[in-house]
Amino acid sequence: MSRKVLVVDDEPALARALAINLRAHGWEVVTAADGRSALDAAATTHPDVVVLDLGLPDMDGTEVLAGLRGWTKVPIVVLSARQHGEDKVEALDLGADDYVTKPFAMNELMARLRAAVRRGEEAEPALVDVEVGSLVIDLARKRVTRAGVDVRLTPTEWSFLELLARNLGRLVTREQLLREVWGPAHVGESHYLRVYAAQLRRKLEDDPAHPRHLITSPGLGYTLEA
Amino acid sequence: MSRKVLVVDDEPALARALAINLRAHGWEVVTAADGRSALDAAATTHPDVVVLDLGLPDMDGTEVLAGLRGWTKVPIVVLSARQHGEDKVEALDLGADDYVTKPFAMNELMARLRAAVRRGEEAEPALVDVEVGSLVIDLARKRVTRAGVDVRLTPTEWSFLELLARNLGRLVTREQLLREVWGPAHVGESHYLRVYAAQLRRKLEDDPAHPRHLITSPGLGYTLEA
DNA sequence: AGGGTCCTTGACGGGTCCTTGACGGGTGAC
DNA sequence: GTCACCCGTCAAGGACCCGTCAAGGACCCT
Repeated sequence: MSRKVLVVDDEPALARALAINLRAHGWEVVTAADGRSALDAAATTHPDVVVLDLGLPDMDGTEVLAGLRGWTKVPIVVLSARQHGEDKVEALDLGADDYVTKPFAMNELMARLRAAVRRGEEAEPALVDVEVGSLVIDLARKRVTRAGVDVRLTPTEWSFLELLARNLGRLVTREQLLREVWGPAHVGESHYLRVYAAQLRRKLEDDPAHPRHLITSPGLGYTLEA
Repeated sequence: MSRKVLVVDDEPALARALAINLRAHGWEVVTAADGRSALDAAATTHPDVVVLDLGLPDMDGTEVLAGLRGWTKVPIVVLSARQHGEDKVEALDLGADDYVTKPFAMNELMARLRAAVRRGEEAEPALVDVEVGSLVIDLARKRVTRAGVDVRLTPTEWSFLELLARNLGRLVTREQLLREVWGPAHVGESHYLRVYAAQLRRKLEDDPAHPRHLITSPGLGYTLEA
């Protein structure tokens, strides 16, 4: 579930109020107080949506807008005190997804953010296929093919493999596996991991006794290697 | 390239004013004065964007919104006299792309339409007919034919099938099915799924005992396969 | 009120999957 | 060399899930 929002506003009071409300609604919040740090933050944190106040100290808000649109299609909701005028038109034509005038109702802003994120997800479906050797892991369809033929996985096997695939090349600790696949109550019962790692190797590896993709890190966890 | 806009408004004066202004800006305009003709017009003319007034004579504007969102992702800009209240939130959560309160500046509406169309272009084309083997699922008219003949579906059966059709080839989880067809309160009662999957197979599959389209993923959910 | 449709709920057989235990091999510590 | 620990393997029982049939009852239309 992706829901990180970048709030760009130079008024500390408003920025803080926004952050508190957003966090209360389950958002992860990153804030920036000027244009330069906004562009930096967007580049480094990859938010799912941006709330951008046009009145910034260091550069015109429209410049920030143009700067963002230069490289990303992340939804941008513009916030402005200017009720009338060409600002709205200009902002929307520059690529803003929505325009809210201050003062605004918090629940309206929330709804507009949800709408913006929803559109953003439709436009660019996240990570879909993970390829590992002759394996293709289709995260959207929850299916695996090996050299083109379907491999039948049980729900637990899939859950296990999915977590590894989403962390391709990175070590996934035993604790993380147990927590996400079996639930927090089963952390410590690492026998599960051995059984299911073996089952997956039997289904996915050319030589299950000498795995090349599903690698064990003794005492630590497992890694899916490309 | 002339863009087509569907204007849904029951006030002739406003509708005419909108049409004139839009045509002056190079739009091709189709108008509808009530909800039913709006849905028909959307299905037959495939507009690039819809301007929808919430105050309609025959049905609630939100119903029209939901009716459109059932089968198309065409951008919808909602027009309303109601300045405040939950209407905005409701409309946006139902899938509206933007919300403009009357009175509004014509150039602002133009800008919002441009923005909406621009986003709509990035999204995938609207899904109207889904073809699966000898089945044709008409999402706009909520009908199914099998080898050309109509298949009678109950409302719940349709709702079940529609969700699968909109995610053709993708696994729809049990939770998602239960939430969207029976409501969030019934998540967990997967017995429903078995009953309705069997009913649909009896109506849609050549050999209900060996389904080729409505596929079960044990423990996960169902997929509609082409 | 009556008939019909549709949703809900129960029971049951068959099959799959999860859990659990036991065992052997490899490795490092002492 | 022995011990402890962790990993991988195999097998079996029981729990869970799926598909199916059918009946009760709510709801709607006439």
